[in-house]
Amino acid sequence: MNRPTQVDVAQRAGVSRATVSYVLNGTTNGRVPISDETRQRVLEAIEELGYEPDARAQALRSGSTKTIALIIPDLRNPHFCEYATGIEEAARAAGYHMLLSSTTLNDEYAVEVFKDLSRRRFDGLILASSFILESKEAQATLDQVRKSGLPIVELSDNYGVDAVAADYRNATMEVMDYLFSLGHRRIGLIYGVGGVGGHELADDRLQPYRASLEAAGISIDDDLIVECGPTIEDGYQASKRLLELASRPTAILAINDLLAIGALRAAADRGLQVPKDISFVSYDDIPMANYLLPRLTTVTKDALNSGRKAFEVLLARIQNPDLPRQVVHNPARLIIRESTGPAPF
Amino acid sequence: MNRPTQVDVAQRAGVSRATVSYVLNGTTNGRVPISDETRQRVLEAIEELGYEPDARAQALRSGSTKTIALIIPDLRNPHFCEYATGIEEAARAAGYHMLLSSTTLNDEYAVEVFKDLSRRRFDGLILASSFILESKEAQATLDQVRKSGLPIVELSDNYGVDAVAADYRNATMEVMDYLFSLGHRRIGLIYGVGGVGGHELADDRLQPYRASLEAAGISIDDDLIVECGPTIEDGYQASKRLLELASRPTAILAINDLLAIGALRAAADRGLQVPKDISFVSYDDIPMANYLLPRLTTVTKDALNSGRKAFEVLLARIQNPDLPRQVVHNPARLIIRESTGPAPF
DNA sequence: ATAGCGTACTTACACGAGTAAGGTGACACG
DNA sequence: CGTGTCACCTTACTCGTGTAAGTACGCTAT
Repeated sequence: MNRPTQVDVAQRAGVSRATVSYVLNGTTNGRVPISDETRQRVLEAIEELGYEPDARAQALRSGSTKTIALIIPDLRNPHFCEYATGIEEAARAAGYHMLLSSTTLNDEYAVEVFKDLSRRRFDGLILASSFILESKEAQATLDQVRKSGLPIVELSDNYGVDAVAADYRNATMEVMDYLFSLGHRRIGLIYGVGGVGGHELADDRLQPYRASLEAAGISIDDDLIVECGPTIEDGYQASKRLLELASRPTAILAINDLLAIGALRAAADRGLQVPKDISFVSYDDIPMANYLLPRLTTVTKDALNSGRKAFEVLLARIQNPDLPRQVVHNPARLIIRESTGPAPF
Repeated sequence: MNRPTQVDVAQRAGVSRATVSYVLNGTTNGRVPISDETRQRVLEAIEELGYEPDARAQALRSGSTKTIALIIPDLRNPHFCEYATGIEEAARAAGYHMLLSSTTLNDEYAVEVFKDLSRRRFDGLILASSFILESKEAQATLDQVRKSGLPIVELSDNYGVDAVAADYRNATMEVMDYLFSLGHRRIGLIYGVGGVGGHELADDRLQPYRASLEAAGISIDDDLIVECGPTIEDGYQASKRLLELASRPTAILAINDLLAIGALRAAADRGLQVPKDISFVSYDDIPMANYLLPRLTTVTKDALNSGRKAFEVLLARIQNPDLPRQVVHNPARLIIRESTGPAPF
C-alpha cells in the first residue's frame, strides 16, 4: 500500500539496499563498481515498483533540501513577481524549489523566517525586503544567521551579505535632469514602500532627489514629499494630496509603477491631462507599464534578470560558502514613454 | 561549530535525548510525565544552546513536511498573485510553508511536479492551472497520484478532486445580458490562456458566450473569437486583430484583466475612445482594475478569499484523507465600471 | 601455494527526531 | 516482607537514504 523504498527495490532485485543506492547515485568517483547486469536488474525493479527517492530522507542525510526561500514585501506588486519569476526559473533549472513568502514584514515574522532557516527548511535565502533595518531583533537574528554561515542574497545592498543591487542613485539623477530639461521645477515625490515602517528604505531615491534639487538651485519643499504605504490606493491618496496643494507640482516621481497607477488615476479624477498638465515618472517598468494610458516613463533594472542573477549568486554561495562577498550591480536605466512631457507654461 | 541537536541539549541538561523530545512535544496524552524541575533544566539548555528542531528530520520521522505546493500558470498575472497571497496567508497561519511554481505548464513539467509530490517534498498541492487536460501523460500521472491518496485542490472543477471553483457560466450570461441591454450586438471574445495549448480551458466563458448570442438570436461570427496567449502583448495583438475587422465589434470580452489592458491599449492606438466607441469587459478584478483609465468593468470571484478557502480545503483533506469530495463554490459577480457604455449609433 | 589485487558487492553506521516499551526507585498496602 | 502502583526517566527501534569500511571471489605474480 505504501510507497516503495529502496528496501523494496533491493528485495525485488535480489541485492542489498546499498547497491540500489549506488546504482541511483551513479557510483561515481570510481569506487564501488556495479556490474551492468546488476545495475539493469535494479533499474528494472525501480521501474516496476515506480520507486521515487524520498526527498525528506535525502534532505536529512545529505544536508541539502534543494529548496531556497524568497521573501518579497508584496506579491501584489508585479515588480516583485518579475523577480520571483526569474528566481524560480533559474532555481528550477538547477533542480531547486522555491518557498515564497510575501508579507508586510514585521519583527515577529522576520524571526520566524530565520528560525526556518536554522531549522534547515531551506538551503538559502533571497531577501527582497529591506525590513531588517526596521527591527533590532530582526537584525540580531540576521547577524546570528550570518555568523552561522547560511547563504543569503539581498536585492539591495544593505547588510553586507551577497547582493544583486541596482544603483538607483545615478538613475534618479538622470530622471531629475530629464525633468529639469523639460522645464519642471516643482517635482513631487511619492515615497511609499511595502510593509511596516520602511522609512529609510528608499534612500537611494530620496537622497538623489534632494541632491539634484539642490544642485539645480531649487529649494526643497517638504510638502512635495509624501510618504505612504505600498498599495495602489496609497499612491492614489498620496497623489491626491500633492495635487490639492495650493501650488501643485508639475511632475511627480513615484517610487514604483504601482503607486504611479494610483497617482495617474488621481490626476485623471481631478481632470488633469498627462503629460500636458502634469508628468509622472516611476520605477520598475512592470510589464503593463508599456500598455497603460499613458504609457509610463519609468526606471527599470530588469527584474527578471536580477532574479536569475540573484539565484546564481545564491547557488554559488551554497556550493562554496568560503567565497568572498559577491555583489552584482545591475544598471538601472530610464525609459522615456508617454507620461512625461514639457512643464506647462 | 555545528548547529546543536537534541543530543547536545540532552547532554547539557544531564538527561537522555528522549526526555528532550518529550519536553518539546508536550509529553501529551498523559504518558511519559516529566517533572517540572527536569523540564526547566531542559528548557534552559535549549535556550542556552539556541536549539531549533531540524525540520528535515521532523519531516522524515513524522511524515509531514508542513509544506504545500502551489502551481499557477503565470506569476505575471496579478490575479494569480492574489490567489497566492490568500493561500500563503492561510498556510502560514496554519504553520505551513508554500512552494510556488509558476510556469507555462507543459507535459514534462507536469510530470516533474507529480514526482515531487511522490517524493514527499510537500504534503498537498493546489492547482490553479488546468494544464492537465492538455496532456495524456500528465493526466495519467495525476490519476496515479490521486490513487495514492495525496491531497490536491484545484481552482476549477475539472478532475474530480477537491475544488474551489467559481461558476463563470452564470456570470458570463449576466455580462452578455448587460452588453445586450446596452445595445451591443457585435461582441468580440479574446480568449487567451496561460501556457501551452489551453484551448478548451475557458469553456466556462466560451460556451455561455455562444449560448447567450444564440438565445438573443445573434449568429455567431467566428472572426469575433480570437485565441491568444497569456501576455498583455497577446491581448494587444488579439484586440488589434478584432479592431481591424471590416465590421468591428462594439464590445469586447477579454478573458482576463491583463489581456484587457493590452486590448484597451490597442483601442487607444487606433484612436478609439472607451466606452464611447467601444466597450470592454474582462474577468478577475485585479487590484488595479479600479484605477486604470478607464476603470475596468470586470467579473470578480474574489481571488484572495478563494485562495484562503483553497488552503482550508486542502488542509482538511490533509488532516482527514477519507473526507468525501469537497467542492466550494465561489460566486462570481459583475462589477460595472467605466469601460462599458452604450453601443455607438 | 599464497600473497596481492581488482571487481562486485554487503554490512554497518549516520543524519536528527518521535515514541513504544522497559527500567528504577519511592511509597503504600495487604 | 512482598507486591503493586505510580512518577519519572532511559533504552531501543524507526523513518529512508548516503556512504565508509569490510568481505568474498577470481585472477595473476612470485
